[in-house]
Amino acid sequence: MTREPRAERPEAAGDPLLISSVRKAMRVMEVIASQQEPVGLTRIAALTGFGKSAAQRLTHTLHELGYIEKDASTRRYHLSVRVLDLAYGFLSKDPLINAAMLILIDTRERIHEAVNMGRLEGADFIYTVRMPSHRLSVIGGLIGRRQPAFCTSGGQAILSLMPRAAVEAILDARPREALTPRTVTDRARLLELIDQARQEGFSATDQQVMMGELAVAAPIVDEYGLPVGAVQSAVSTAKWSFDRVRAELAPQVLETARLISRAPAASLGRA
Amino acid sequence: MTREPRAERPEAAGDPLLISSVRKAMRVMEVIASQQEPVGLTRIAALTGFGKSAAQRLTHTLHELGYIEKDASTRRYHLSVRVLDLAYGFLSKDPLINAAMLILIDTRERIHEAVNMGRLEGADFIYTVRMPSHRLSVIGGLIGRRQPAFCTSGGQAILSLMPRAAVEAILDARPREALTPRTVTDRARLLELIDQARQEGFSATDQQVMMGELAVAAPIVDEYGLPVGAVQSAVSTAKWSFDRVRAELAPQVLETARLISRAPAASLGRA
DNA sequence: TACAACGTATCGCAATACAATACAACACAT
DNA sequence: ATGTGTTGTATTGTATTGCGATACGTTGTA
Repeated sequence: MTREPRAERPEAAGDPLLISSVRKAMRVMEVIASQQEPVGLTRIAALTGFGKSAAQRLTHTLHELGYIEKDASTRRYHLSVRVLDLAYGFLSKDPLINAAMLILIDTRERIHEAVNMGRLEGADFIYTVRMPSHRLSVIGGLIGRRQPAFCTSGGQAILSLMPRAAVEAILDARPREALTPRTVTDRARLLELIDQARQEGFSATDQQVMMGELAVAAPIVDEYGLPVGAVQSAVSTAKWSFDRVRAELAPQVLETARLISRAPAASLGRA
Repeated sequence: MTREPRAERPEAAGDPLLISSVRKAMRVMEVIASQQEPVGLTRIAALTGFGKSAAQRLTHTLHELGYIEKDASTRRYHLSVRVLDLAYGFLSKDPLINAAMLILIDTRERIHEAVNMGRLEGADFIYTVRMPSHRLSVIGGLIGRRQPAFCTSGGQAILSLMPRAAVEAILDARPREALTPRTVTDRARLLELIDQARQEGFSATDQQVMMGELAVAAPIVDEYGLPVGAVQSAVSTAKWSFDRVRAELAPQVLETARLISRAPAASLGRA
């Protein structure tokens, strides 16, 4: 029986030094992480494009290693707490977080609104520290949450200190989808907003990612003035107007970012 | 030239269905995560026990996939932000966190002290939600932090609702090392404390993991009364006495745990 | 009871991960 | 500069192992 040559390797074969089973295993984890519900074996095989046999051994391996768990009754997989070990390994050594934590806690105590910190990852703004306050978006208020850089105050704040070419690359990285009816997706307008952020030192956004949510963010810079992250605060339209956010909240966020930028804690390290 | 049979496979060969390169890759990640400093290739090879060639390809692969980063000058590896994607994948779907978040925020607003939540993982208590308040332990105040279950209030609270045999297995899982001069490590005494926690509904600890820190925790239970986690609050000896913690903080923590236990959010799911 | 859909177990071969090895780039000592 | 130890990079052959194929259990729906 002719055994077909395993995989026609249509996808350019890629890096021959890349251990393919590791790539596959991580892909399986990512797929499980990205699904809303626990995922069964067949679904994993379909979503990843690996065969059923491969998916089987991969899930078996990850399960055995304790990174994914299997619901006893449904036989579907979900991530286990163990992935938090990796998160802790990252968080506890990140120089930015070390430098920022105390300052963020102080700010939080003072302004009594949500205070967050994050950085750029590809074309996304990703939160690394969160101090939720009110009840806007519950599960949205978690570490590791990604949002498109172009429409978030944090993303715009960081972009405001990046070279034009890099900014354009990030704006064009993906089609810009509106997350709310008010989301600005026009390229020229976004560049204007980013310019404005550079001049003012902060970016304020009005319900760009979620209706009812206003946000301000200011960039954190390293010793060379290059942006390594952003401090952000998000509040409800029920309590705040956009103008008041700009007048009262922005200075607080700016000052917090300034303090973190000057914190001694070893060089902040480039993103 | 005799090529030695790859690996004499001294370690019992283990599960033959386990994809060994995946195991190795995850081991490499764990090693990098557990080190204080970024780690070089040789060090990784030494710490994992894999050969230099294997370590080379593994790090190359993980680097290419974006899970670890290489410091350009020192050539040492550290974890990248990307691990937070996995963390978010876990956190955002954890039913316990979904049920608890709002309640924890409220409690935090009321008591103005650090409020945390966590669960048991093996013989450790691991934090899944943190709302730091004062400046006790900065990088300690992070998600994913592990502490031995036996000496933490959160661990004891959960153990207090577990069957005796399971409790003993956890107490004996590892040698009990004292983390402070006051840490109770005596087995009989610990069983007493856990009994007391069962009777009182909460566990209070006096500088068991860090000098200057008092903590109280109460177990969160599922619909069958089985413990799935714990709410914990930690305060400073500078502001609080142990007795006041028991009298004033414990009821708040207990009530919070009770609210979470009764929260509707789908079955809390067993740990 | 039948049937589909999904998870589990097994096997053999070819694709591939790793030991060995050689070489390059440092970081220090002189 | 010149040597010497150390650490990272590149290459190669082959024994190991990951996976396609396939068959068997098991759960849920008709």
